Amino acid sequence: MPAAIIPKEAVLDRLAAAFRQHGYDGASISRLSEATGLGKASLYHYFRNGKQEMAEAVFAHVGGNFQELVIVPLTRTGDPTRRLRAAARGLDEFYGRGDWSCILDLFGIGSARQIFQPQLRSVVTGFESVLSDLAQEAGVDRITARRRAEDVVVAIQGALVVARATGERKAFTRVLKELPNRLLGID
Amino acid sequence: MPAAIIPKEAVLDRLAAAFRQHGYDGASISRLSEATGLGKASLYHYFRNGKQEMAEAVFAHVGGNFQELVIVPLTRTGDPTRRLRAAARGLDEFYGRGDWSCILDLFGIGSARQIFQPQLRSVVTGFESVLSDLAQEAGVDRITARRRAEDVVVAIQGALVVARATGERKAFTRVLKELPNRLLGID
DNA sequence: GCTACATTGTACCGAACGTTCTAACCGGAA
DNA sequence: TTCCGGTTAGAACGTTCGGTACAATGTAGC
Repeated sequence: MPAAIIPKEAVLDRLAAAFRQHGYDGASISRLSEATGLGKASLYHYFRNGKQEMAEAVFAHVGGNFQELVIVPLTRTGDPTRRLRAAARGLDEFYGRGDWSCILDLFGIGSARQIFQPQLRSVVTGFESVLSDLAQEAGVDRITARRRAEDVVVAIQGALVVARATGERKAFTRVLKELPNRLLGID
Repeated sequence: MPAAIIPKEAVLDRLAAAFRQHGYDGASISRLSEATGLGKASLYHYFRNGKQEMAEAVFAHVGGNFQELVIVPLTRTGDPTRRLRAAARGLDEFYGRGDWSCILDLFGIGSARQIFQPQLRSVVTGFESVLSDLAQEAGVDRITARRRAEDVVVAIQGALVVARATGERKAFTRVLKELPNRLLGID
C-alpha cells in the first residue's frame, strides 16, 4: 500500500489551523483541501463523514494536545506554583503564543454548536476542576478555589478574544504570567 | 409612499440576533431574510451592498446600544461605584443576561475579520480607556487602572465564551457583580 | 512481475450560497 | 383617478457548497 503523503498528525494540525482561522462554517471543504494539500477524494477517504468528522477529529486531536501540554503538568506532583508555571508555558504553546483562537470559542458558534456544545461544556468543567483541585492542594478553601478556577478559564478565553480583536497578544501574555497569582494568590 | 412594514431599528435588532446566533459566515441571506421577515429584495433595497453592509449597519447599531447602555453611565458624574453598578446593569441587558455572544468575538472570526478588525481594535481600546479613566478618577494609579481596565474587558469577553460553552450564565453574572471590585477594589 | 489495495485526480451531483432582476403592490401627490 | 415611486415577493443568475463516483496511480507483499 502506498504510504500516506503526509502523516495524519500533520493533516489534523493543518485542519485545526484552518478551522481556527475561518471558524467551522467558514472552513469550506475546498479551503480544508488547500490547507492540508489533500484533494477532496483524499479528505473523504480519511474522514468518511465529511466536514463534521474532520471537526470531531480536530477536536479530539486538539484535546489531546491540551491534555499533554496543560493538564499533565497541572496534575503532576510537586510545588503547585511550579506546576502552574509549567502549565502557563504549555498554554502559551497550545495557543500559538496568543495568536490562535480557542476551539472552545469557535465551536460554540453557528452550526458547530449543535454538534459540540455538550463536549465544550465538559472540557470547561474538566479544566476548572483540575485547577480547583490544585488550588485546594495549595491550601485554598474549596469555594475560593472553584471561583478562582473559573476566573482563570474566563481570563484565558477572554484574553484570546481580546488578542484577536486588538491584534496584540500582551493581554494574553499577562494573563499567563499572572496565572499562579490568579489561582493561588491573595484575594 | 408605503411605510416600511417594520422600523429599521427592529430590522437591525433582528439582523444582530441572527449574526449573534450564526456568526458572520453562518448567517446566510436566507436566514437573515427569515430572521427579519423581509424578502431578499427588501434586504437588498435597504442594504445595497448586501451582507457586508448589513453587518456594518449591525455593528454601528450595536455600537450605539453599547454607548447608551454602558459608556454613558460610566462617563456620568457621581460616585464611581454607583456608575460601575449602572454599567453592569447595562452590560447585563446589552448581552441578554449572558445569553448573547459579543460582536467583538463573532466579527473577529472568518471573513468578517478582514472587514472589521480595525474597528474591533478601536472598540476595545475605547472601552478600556473609559474604564481606566474611571478607575483613576476613583484614585487608582494610572498603571494599575489600565491593567484593571484590560482585565475587566478580558473577563467580560471570557465570561461570554464560557457561558456559551457551558450553557450557564453564572460566570457572566458573577463577573458583572464583581465589576466594581475588579476595577476599583484592592489588589 | 503480478496482484491487491490504499491513495489520488477529476468529473460530477443536487443544494445552497450571495446577488440581481422583474413585476407586482400600494399609499400619497397631482 | 391617475400615476409616481418606495416597497415587496419571488424567480433566476452564476458560483460555490458538501458530498459522491470512478478510473488511474503506485507501492507492499507475494
